[in-house]
Amino acid sequence: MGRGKIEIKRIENATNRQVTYSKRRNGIMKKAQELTVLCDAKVSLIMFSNTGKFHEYTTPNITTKKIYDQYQKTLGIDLWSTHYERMQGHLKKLKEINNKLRREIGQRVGGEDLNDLSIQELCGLEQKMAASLTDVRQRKYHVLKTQTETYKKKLLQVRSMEERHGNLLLNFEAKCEDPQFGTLFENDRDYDYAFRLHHGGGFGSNELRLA
Amino acid sequence: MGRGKIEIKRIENATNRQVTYSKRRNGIMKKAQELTVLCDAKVSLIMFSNTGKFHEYTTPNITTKKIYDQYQKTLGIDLWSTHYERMQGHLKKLKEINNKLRREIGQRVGGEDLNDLSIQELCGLEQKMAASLTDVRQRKYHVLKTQTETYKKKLLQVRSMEERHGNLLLNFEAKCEDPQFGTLFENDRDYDYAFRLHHGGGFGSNELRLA
DNA sequence: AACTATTCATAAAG
DNA sequence: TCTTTATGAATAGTT
Repeated sequence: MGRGKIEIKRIENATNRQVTYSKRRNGIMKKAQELTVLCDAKVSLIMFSNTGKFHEYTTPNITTKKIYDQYQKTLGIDLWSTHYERMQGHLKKLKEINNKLRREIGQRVGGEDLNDLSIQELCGLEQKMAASLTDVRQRKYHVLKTQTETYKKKLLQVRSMEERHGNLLLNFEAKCEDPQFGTLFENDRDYDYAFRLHHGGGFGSNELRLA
Repeated sequence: MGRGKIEIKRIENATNRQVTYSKRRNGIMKKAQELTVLCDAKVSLIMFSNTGKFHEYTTPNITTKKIYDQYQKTLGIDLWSTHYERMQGHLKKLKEINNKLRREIGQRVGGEDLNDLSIQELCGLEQKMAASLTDVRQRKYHVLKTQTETYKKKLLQVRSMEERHGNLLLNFEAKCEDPQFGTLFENDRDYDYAFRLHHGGGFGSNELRLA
């Protein structure tokens, strides 16, 4: 179909091949479009030139994905099935586990789920819950004890600190007449702090009161 | 390209349309094959007639999936991504919910998860669990009560049945001399049953003992 | 499915 | 890459 018949074999001249590709590509796309319109057909045409250039034609109002879905359905295969089914399975399992957990919680919270249980099961549950309650109480007391001890230690630390500071302060007051210390307290706040440290009650005692 | 030009629009005559589809389909497939050979190109051509008939051409030594993968790579899209991502999101959510549920259960069961809780939280949890335990106990007592009542009713029914049967039996023994009743008990088991019913202790009392 | 008149596609050249 | 043109290919309508 041109000036002389051509043999259907790879065109070795790269330029020539490229030109022919371009022409025939347009031709085939036109044909695909005509087929779509004339015969009310669905067509997906994907082409890659040997240089990797990409062109496609897809029947309007339809996605390439739809064509491929139909393709897969027709051939009875699913190129993605492995991955997809694995995910589906995973999802299903998670849902099941979820429901079980919910049920278990529901029972332990004392909701509707109790209605399904027999006396035996209820007795078992009651015992387990009582045991768990004991655990929680023990944990509470443990935490309470630990915190109390921590606070006590801190308190002791602070007390000894106060003592040492107090001694320093006494020491300092004794030397107060000495003019070289006259500029030690540069503002009221500093003096106020030193005063409270020496004479006042506990320092930070508010924070140490247990909740 | 035929006897008279044709307008490119849907062929209304079904037979005609089918014939044209067949002819042009072959034409386009030949073109696709020629493109493949002449230009060293990769082609995927999928066609569905309006009656659903399927035909395809794919460049030899290549799978449709490969073409499709390259197609997706070229366009930088993944037609499955939407679906896939939705599933991924769903999965993630389920996992999160799952973990929360596990944690909640873990706390209520008194496991490792308690370590994360503050005293305040422990106190709250303790109260909630105590309340739940009360719920479970109430439920247990409710079930117990219901079952007890049911059994009592059954017991009464059985007792009255026994009584009636006993009366019948007394009545019968009174008439025992009468030869017309001589064949009433055709074997030992029947007599044994009647005897126990009349003279013996409770009937089915074993089943009525509460667990 | 085969035929054939006609249009279309395109190889080669500009 | 676009246009031209000669030629073979494709196919619409017919049998």
